Amino acid sequence: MRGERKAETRQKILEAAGALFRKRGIDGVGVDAIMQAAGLTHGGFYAHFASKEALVVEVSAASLARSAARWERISQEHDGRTALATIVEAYLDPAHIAASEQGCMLTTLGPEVARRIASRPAITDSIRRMADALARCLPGRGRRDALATLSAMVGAVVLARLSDDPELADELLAATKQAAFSR
Amino acid sequence: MRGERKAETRQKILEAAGALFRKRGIDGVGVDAIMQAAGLTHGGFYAHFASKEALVVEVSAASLARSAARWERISQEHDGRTALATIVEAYLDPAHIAASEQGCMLTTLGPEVARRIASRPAITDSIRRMADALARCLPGRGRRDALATLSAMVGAVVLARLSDDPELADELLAATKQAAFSR
DNA sequence: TGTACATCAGTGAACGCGCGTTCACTGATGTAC
DNA sequence: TGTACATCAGTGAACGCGCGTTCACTGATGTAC
Repeated sequence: MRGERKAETRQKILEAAGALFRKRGIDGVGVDAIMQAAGLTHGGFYAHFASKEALVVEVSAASLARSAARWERISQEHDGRTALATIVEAYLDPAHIAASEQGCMLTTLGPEVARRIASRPAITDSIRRMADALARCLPGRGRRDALATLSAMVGAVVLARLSDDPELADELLAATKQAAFSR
Repeated sequence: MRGERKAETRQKILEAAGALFRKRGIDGVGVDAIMQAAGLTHGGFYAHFASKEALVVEVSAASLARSAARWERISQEHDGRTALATIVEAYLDPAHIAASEQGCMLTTLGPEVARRIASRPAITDSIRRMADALARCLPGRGRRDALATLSAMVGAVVLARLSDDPELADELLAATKQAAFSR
């Protein structure tokens, strides 16, 4: 089938762009590099996307929607404490700091995406879903605690990646982890 | 005096770049635009900085050092509760979300700067100073609470800027404010 | 089943443009006598 | 105090380069008869 092939290629481009954008920033990666990473040549890009900007909108939306879906699944398949631990431990793991190319989009591209109006509606929706999933892990506590916890998680990862001292980075992650569990 | 004039111009360039980088991102602003904002022509840039990259290092360091100095001053001139309220209220104010061009560098350029190794040492130092200032506001509580609070503040602002729903943005700020005060 | 034709995902050369950087210059300011 | 000279911050044209995008093409795949 022609269409199936095309959809697969499109998915490959989305994934290559997702990793490269997160690693080098949106303006740090050209269409050429994305297509090369997807095993194609740059000219074919426009058979799949209207522009680089359109790709950015799709990539940012898809990448964060995937995170939201994972959190939702975890929050539904486990009891509150276990679900919270699973989500928080993974997010605040030093491995998440190091592997920015597969890390949460909020922490790798947040400010960059915030400047692109077209990307924000889908991102806002995923933020809501992530907050709701967290709220489900904190029974008895409210939406407020979920929003505060989400904020802290995002900030801790941003700060840990900025720190060139691994010890400070670990302290930031540990402090935020502890705060999340004591809500 | 020749040197004085030059230092003033240099400062003007640093300030113009600081505002433009925060508003449009580092890769979203050219040397041309920066010099124009400083009231000069682009060629003169290289009498002050070796490269755009060198400017980025200085701007990010200076911008965050200023924030750190302000927090230190506030934490020393007031009692803990008042100092904490002053710092947190200003940081989590919707006005801070809107005025990104004068906002905290951690929230506007954090991920972008994290990718530039040369910028990180100075940033790390300022993060430490900010955490210490916060710790001084939380007497009886430890460094851990300061680090968790700082993380939450940064994350809340990043998320609030991403949200295209002002209500969700306000909720994120309010939730994080409350968490900060209840530590 | 085999042949002729149509489709279209992907190729790769070419484009215009804006970027960071260089450089010969200018003219205001400071110094020497 | 006045004149001649040196300095150098800032100007603006020019550069090479990489970017996003376009387009004529190719060749594998699917369809019609």
